[in-house]
Amino acid sequence: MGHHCCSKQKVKRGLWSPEEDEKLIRCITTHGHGCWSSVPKLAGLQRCGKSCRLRWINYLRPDLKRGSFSPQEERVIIDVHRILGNRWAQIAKHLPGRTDNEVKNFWNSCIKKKLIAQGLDPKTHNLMISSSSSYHHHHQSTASIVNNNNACNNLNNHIYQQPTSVFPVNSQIILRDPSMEYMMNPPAAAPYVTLLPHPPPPHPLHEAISIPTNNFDYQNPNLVWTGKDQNSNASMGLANCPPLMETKPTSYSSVNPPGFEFTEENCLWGTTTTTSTGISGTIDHQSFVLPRLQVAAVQPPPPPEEEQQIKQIQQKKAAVFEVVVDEFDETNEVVLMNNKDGGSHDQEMEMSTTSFNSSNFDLEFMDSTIMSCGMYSNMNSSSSMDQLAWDC
DNA sequence: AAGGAGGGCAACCGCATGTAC
DNA sequence: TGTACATGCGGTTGCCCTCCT
Repeated sequence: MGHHCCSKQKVKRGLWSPEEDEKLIRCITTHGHGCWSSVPKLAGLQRCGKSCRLRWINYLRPDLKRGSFSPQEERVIIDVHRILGNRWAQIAKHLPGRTDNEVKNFWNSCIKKKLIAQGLDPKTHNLMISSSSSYHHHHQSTASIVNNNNACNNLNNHIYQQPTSVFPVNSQIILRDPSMEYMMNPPAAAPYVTLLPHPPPPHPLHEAISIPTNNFDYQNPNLVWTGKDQNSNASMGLANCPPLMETKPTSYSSVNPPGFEFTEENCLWGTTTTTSTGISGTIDHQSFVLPRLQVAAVQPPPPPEEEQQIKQIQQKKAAVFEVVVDEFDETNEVVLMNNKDGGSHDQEMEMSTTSFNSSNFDLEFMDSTIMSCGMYSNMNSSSSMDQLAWDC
C-alpha cells in the first residue's frame, strides 16, 4: 500500500536500494525535479513522488553534509531551537548541508537527552520544576517526554524563569547571517540569556498580546528587548543607530505563531502607537525597532462570566513593545535579517537605509522570539489570572 | 552464544499550505 | 469560489545495529 497520493500505482516502500538511488540521481541530474510526481515515471522507479522527494532531500542531494554533528552545530541547534521550537526546517536552514530530518533525529536522539539530564525541559529550555518529569523512549509520544506542564506553565517559565540555561545563547546567529560566521567563529564566551526574575505583572488573559512591562531584560549584546509601559517614556536608546525609517514593509510571508495572526494594516515605520490590543514596534532616532505589529489573538472566546472582567482589564492595560537591535553595519544597513538560503551574505545585506526589503526580514524569527520571550504569557501569566485561564 | 532492550536513523503518514484550473 | 493536486513540514514508526545480561 502506497501513499494515498499515489494509491493508483503500485509503489515500493521501505529502504532504498543502491540501484534505486542511482536511478533517482540520474533522473534528477538529467531532468531536474520540476514535478516530483513525474519523477518516478521518468526515473523508472516503483516509488511515489513523495518518497523520491524525501530520498533526494534527505539523502541523495549532493550538498548534504554527512557525518556526525559538530559541537558548534549542536550549539546552533540548541540556540535556534530555544527560539523557534520544533520548527526543524527553519532550524536546518541555519545549518548548511543538514536536513530537517537529520536535525530532528539528532535532537530527539541526543540533544534532548542532554537537556533532560541537566534538568532542562527540552521544550522550553527551562528548568523542569516537577520532579515527576520522566523521559520515555522515543517511540512514545513526544508530548509525554517532558513533564505534563501544560503550555501555560511553560509560558510562565519564559517570563519568570531564573537564568537557568546552561547553554550559551547567542541570538547573533539569527540576527546576522547564519552562514556559519557563528559556526566558524563561535564566540569565546557566548552571552547567556538572562531573564531577570520580577514579580509577575497582572495580565488580562485575553489581551491580544501582552508584553510584560518592565519585567524582563533580554541581556544579549546584540539584541535588547525592553518591555515598556504605555505611560513610560523610558526606552533603551542606542548610539550609532540610523535615522528614522519611514518605510512600510510590503508583505509578509511568515507563518504566524499558532493562535495569533498579524495584521498588516498598522505595519508602519517610524512612529510609536500604542493600541490596547496590539504590540508596537517603533523606530526612533536612537533605535532600530521592528515594524509595528498588531497581533490579534485568535483564540476561543472566554467564558461569558469572565468577559466583563477581561474587558475591564483590557481597558486599563496596553503595552508598547520595543525591540531594539543594535546591529547595524558601517553603512547603517539593517542586519536584522536571515539568510535563509545560506547564500551570499553580502547580497542579503544590500538594503538601503531608507528602504526595507521585507523579504529579508525574518518575521518568523521575530514571531518566535516574541513567543519565546513570554508573549504568550497572557494566556496564563499570573496567579491572579489563573481563574480566568482557559484550558490550553 | 543467544536474546532482549535501547539507540540511531531512514522512511512513512497525515496535515497544512500553496497553486493551478 | 471551489476543487484537485503538489509540495512542505513535523510527528511517528519501523528496521537494523549495538550493548548488556
